[in-house]
Amino acid sequence: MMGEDKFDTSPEWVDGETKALEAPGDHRAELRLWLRLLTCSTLVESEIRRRLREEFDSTLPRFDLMAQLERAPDGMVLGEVSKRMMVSPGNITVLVERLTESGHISRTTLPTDRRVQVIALTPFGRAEFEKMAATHADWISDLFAGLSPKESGVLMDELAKLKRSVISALAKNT
Amino acid sequence: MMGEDKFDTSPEWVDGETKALEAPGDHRAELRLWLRLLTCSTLVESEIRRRLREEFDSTLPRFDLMAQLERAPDGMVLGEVSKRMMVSPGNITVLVERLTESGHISRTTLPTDRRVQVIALTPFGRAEFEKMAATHADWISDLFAGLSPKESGVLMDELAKLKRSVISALAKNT
DNA sequence: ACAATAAATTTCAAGCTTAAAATTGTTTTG
DNA sequence: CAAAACAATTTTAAGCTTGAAATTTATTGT
Repeated sequence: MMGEDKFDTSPEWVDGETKALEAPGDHRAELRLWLRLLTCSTLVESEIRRRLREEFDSTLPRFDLMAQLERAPDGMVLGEVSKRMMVSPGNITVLVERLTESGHISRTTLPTDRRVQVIALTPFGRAEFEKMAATHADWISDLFAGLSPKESGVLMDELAKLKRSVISALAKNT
Repeated sequence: MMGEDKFDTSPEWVDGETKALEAPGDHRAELRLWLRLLTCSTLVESEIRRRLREEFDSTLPRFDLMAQLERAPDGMVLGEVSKRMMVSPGNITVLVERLTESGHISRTTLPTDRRVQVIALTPFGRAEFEKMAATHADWISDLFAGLSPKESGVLMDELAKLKRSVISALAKNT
């Protein structure tokens, strides 16, 4: 863990005053930041889920899966979908079953390797997805409307740093 | 769907100046921002879930519920817990059942209003939670270690703006 | 060729989550 | 004082999610 750079040689804006008030191992600032991040994403996510259900009788996982397939005209292997969506393989199996039943996607066993399943949007699924995607984009735009382009840019950059930080921490712990 | 209004005869509300570089309805920047936010929170969240399970044989919802109770020495009403955690009331019922079984929390029916259930941490639950909380704080600190205090501050502020934006958008749509 | 190994996917058991309906208890009002 | 309205919670049905075990298929070393 960090924050114990007692011999910190970092820039002057880290003044003794700020540090003086913090005990070693005081992680309150990070915790607040994490809670705020989680609150924001929960607020947006649950609203999107609600609207997908009400207006399209669909769900976020279904939408996300179709979004992955939209940019893969030749389809995608299940394992790849699982990785990109950051969910477990078993999860994909269930989603694919339902989306196949409802006619939104097709699934094919690869002839050269019968372990491999390739899924792709059907024309119907693509049409449905495009309708949803356009509306979805409006929703997001709406929810984020209070941020100026400049503020969006700053947030984008800071989140990029956070993402790098998290990924690097994950990589370290084996 | 979007982009098909080739024969749109609607008024030219689009101000040529601001929108000069963007097609009407171009929400790509907001979408990217939302995806990045979601990625960050998913990365952190799933790592925290994993560690809670592996190191404490617990779950994030249980931890969150206990965290709410920690600051309420006299206990809290179920409805209040539900609101603070931003989850459905039915969800709380299940969590409370299990945490009561395992001895982490106690539940009492309010004598003055027998509809109301008050839950509180037991001494055992408090001790367990304190162990988890300390470790949890280290995990978060670790994952966020790549951000300087200044960057954390900026991110904190931008997320505050986003939170206001989302809440205000939710309030508008009734 | 063939046993061991590895890879892709599915199955399983358990728990989380939600919205809507039902239940139980309280308050307000005619 | 009832009846209606309201409030807190639980139940229900359906779907999501996971990790681990199992299954199916391919590859590799001998």
